[in-house]
Amino acid sequence: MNARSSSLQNHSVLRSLADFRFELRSFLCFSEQAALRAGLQPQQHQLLLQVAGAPENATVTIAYAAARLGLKHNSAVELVDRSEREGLLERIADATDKRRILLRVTRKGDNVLHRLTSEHARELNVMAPSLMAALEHVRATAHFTNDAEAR
Amino acid sequence: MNARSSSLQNHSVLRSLADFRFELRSFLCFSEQAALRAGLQPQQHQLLLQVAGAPENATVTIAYAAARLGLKHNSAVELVDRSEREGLLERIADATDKRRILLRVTRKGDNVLHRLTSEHARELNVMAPSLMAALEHVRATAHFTNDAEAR
DNA sequence: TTCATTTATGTCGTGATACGATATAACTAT
DNA sequence: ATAGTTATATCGTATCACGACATAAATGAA
Repeated sequence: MNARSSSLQNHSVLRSLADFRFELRSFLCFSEQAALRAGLQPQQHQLLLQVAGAPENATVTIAYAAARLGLKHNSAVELVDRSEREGLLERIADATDKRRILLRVTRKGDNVLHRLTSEHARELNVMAPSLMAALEHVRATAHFTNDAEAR
Repeated sequence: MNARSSSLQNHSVLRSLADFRFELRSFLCFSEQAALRAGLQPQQHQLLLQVAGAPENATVTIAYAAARLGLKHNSAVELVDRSEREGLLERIADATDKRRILLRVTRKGDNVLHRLTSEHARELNVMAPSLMAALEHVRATAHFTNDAEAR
């Protein structure tokens, strides 16, 4: 591969990655605005979603929330503090392991979350095609580049 | 639809949405860590990506960057300030419209960006399947819910 | 048992950064 | 000419994620 075609190819990877990130950011913007309109901080929405949307068998602790949100433990503690103060969530002592704190979404939190959830489902039905197309396009443009570099 | 099946369906939407957001967050975490390892703030990486990855015909101004990053204009100004101070980017006066500032990635910025870009392309080849699957699953679970609500 | 280690949560000070409000300069159109 | 609009810039504020540290409970090894 000569320098010219390599440079052209690099730019097409940059472009497809930029477009993908733009699509992603658009979705996240929508989500943040929807949360704020519903009276939640975007991160509070994410916390409620991960707590209420956890699998039946999961132990929903602070550490679980931190892992699902990609946060350090202490950041999760603070997020739970703020959410509990607003009555969206409650801490429940775990009888089997007194170090742990189990999290449960309150009725109030559940109500807000359900409204946000259907709003998100609707919006994703609209945005998913362009999001997936952008992601596919990254893979299409990046594929050969990766192959070449692997040699 | 009775209350029981509706509640079950609600939970499956919650779960698929939670999983999708977790996959998304995982990718974003990877991206942030990669940027930091490369010596950039995550947002600086995004700025470089949008500037360098813009279509040939685009006028890459502060406003353009703000729109692509989902930021207010002033936040973009500050992000450009920080990036310019570190020599990643430069402001170029636009001769045809003296209000505008055109943005250009420096060689230094380009070098960092290219390393990050191939790292991202590789990682996306790994993560894309689960990301797309999670998104598909949201659409699958949310589809009927939306139909029902539309009536 | 006893005591070191690990795990889970909590506290506090700090730093980064996105924003609203406001300002200034340049372009546009009537 | 000038009113209105557009593009960038400045500044004070608030949020929030983090590192460092602290506490309490569980675990494991001697």
